[in-house]
Amino acid sequence: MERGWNDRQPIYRQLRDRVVAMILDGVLKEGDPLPSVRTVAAEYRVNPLTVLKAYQQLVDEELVEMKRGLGMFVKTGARDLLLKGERQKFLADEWPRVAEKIQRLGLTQKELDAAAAKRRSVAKGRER
Amino acid sequence: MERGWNDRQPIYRQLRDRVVAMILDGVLKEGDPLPSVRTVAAEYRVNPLTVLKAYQQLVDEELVEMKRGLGMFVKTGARDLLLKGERQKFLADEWPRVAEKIQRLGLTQKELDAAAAKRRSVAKGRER
Amino acid sequence: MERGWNDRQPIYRQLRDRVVAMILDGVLKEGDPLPSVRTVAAEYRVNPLTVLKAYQQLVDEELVEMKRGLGMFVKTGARDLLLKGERQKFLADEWPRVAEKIQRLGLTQKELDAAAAKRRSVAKGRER
Amino acid sequence: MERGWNDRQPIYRQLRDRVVAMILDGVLKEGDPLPSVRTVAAEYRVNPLTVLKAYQQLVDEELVEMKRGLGMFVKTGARDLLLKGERQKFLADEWPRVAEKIQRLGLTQKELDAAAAKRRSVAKGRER
DNA sequence: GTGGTCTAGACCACT
DNA sequence: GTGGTCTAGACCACG
Repeated sequence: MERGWNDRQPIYRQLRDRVVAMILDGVLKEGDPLPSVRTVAAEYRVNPLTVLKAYQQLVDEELVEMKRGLGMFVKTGARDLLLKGERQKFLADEWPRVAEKIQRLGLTQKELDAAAAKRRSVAKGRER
Repeated sequence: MERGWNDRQPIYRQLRDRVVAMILDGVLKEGDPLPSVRTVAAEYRVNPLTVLKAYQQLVDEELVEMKRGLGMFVKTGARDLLLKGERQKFLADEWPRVAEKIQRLGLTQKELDAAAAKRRSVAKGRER
Repeated sequence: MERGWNDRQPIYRQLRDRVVAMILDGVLKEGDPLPSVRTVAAEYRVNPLTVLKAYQQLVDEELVEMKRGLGMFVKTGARDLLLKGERQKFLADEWPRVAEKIQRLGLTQKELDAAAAKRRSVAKGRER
Repeated sequence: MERGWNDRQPIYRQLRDRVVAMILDGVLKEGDPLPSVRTVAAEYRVNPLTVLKAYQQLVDEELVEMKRGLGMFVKTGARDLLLKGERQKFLADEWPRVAEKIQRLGLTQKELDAAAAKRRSVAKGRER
C-alpha cells in the first residue's frame, strides 16, 4: 500500500478511504478484523489518535463494529451498504462536477481511457 | 452565476474556479476586465478579502494581470494556458482516481450518462 | 531579531524575508519547525493573518512545508534552492539596477565599504 | 527609452526616477525643458495625471520649476542637489541592505562585475 | 497545540 | 473608481 499523503485532505479521511477501498475490493471481507490501531499508526508514521478517528468514522457509518478487547471487524453487509451509499453519493455529487469539467476541457473518451490505463499499469508495477 | 457555496471547499477557491470556468467557456475573453473585487463581494455577500484572495491566486497562476489603479484583466494566452494546464492536471491527477472509483463501484456508462444528463437539465432549468 | 518595520514594504513581505535570511544564515536548518503563527504574531504584535500570509508565501516558494496539525517546517533542500534562486534573481534583477545607480552617482568602492561597515557595527551593537 | 513598467512600484515613481536618471546622466541639462505632460502621457500610454504627479514630485524636490504657460524646466543646481541627496539616501538606506544580501548570498566581486557588465552590453544593444 | 477561513471595517496608494 | 494591507476577533478542522 502506498504511504504518501495528500495535503488537501485530512489524514483520517484518507485512512478511512483506504479501508473502504479494501472492503470494496474484497481485500477485507466481512467479519475480517481491521489491522490494529497501533499497527497502522506505526506503519504509516501517524498519530494513533488519527487512526482511531478514521476507525470511529467507519463505526459511525455502520461499516465496522468494535468488539471490546478484540478489535474492530468488518460488519456483515458492509460491502453492500458501501456499494449502495458510495454509488449514490458519487453519482449525485462527484460525477456531475467531473462530467462538466470533462466537457469544458473538451476531453475525448480516448484521452480519458488512455490516462486511466496508464495509471493502472503504474499501479500494477507497484504491486509486483 | 450561481450563488450557492459548497461547504467542502473554501469560498475563495470556488470563486477562482468560477472565473476559470468563465475563461474556458469564453464568457471572459482575453483582455477583458474581471468584475471588481468590491462588485463581486457585494453581489455574493462575501468579504472583499475573500474575493481578493481568489483574484490573487489567478494572478499567481499567470491567468490574470493587475493594472495598478485600473483593475484585473484576463491575460493574453490565458485560455490556452488553462486548456493545457488544467487538462494535464485533470488527466494525471483527478481522473485516474475517479476512474478507479468508477471501476470499484462497478458503474456502467449508462448510469454515468444518466447522472450527468440529469444535472444538465437542472442547470438548464436555472438558466431560464 | 529586530522588531522595527519598514514602511515601504508590507509587513508580511518583511517577515518572509526574515525567515529566508534565517534559513540562509543557518539559524533555521532544514527540518526545523518555524515558530508558530501565533507565537510570531504575539512577539511582533502583528495580526496572525499577516504572519500566515508570509508563511504561505514560503510554502508557495517550496521552501517550507505544512504538516497538518503540527506546524510549518523548513523543507529539505530549501537552503540550496534559496542560494540558487535568490542569487540568480539578485544578479539578474536587483544588482544591475544598483550597479547602474552606483555608477550614475559616481560612488567609489571606499565610500561603499564605509557605509556597509557602519551598518555592520550598528548591527553588532544591537547583538550585545 | 524603455517602456516597461514594474508592477511593484507606482508608475509616477518610475517616471520620476527616469527623469532623475536623465538629469544625472546629463541628458537633461539645467535649464532644459522637460518633455510636456501630454507628450509623455501619449508616448508611455499613461494617464496625464500620473505624469503630472511625477512632475509635481520633482517640483517638491526642488529639482524642477514650473513656468506658467511655458512648461517645466530643470532648475539650476539640480544635478548637484541630486548627487548629494541621492548619494546620501543610497548609502544610508539602500546600499547597506544590498551589501548584507551580497554577503549572505556569498557573492564574489567577480560575479557582481560580470552581471553588471552583461546588463551594460544589453543596454548598449538597445541604444543602437 | 497547530494552521485555515471568514467577517467587518478601516486606511492607504494609485489612476 | 481600482486593488493592497492590516486589525480584531471569531470559528473550524486537524493531530
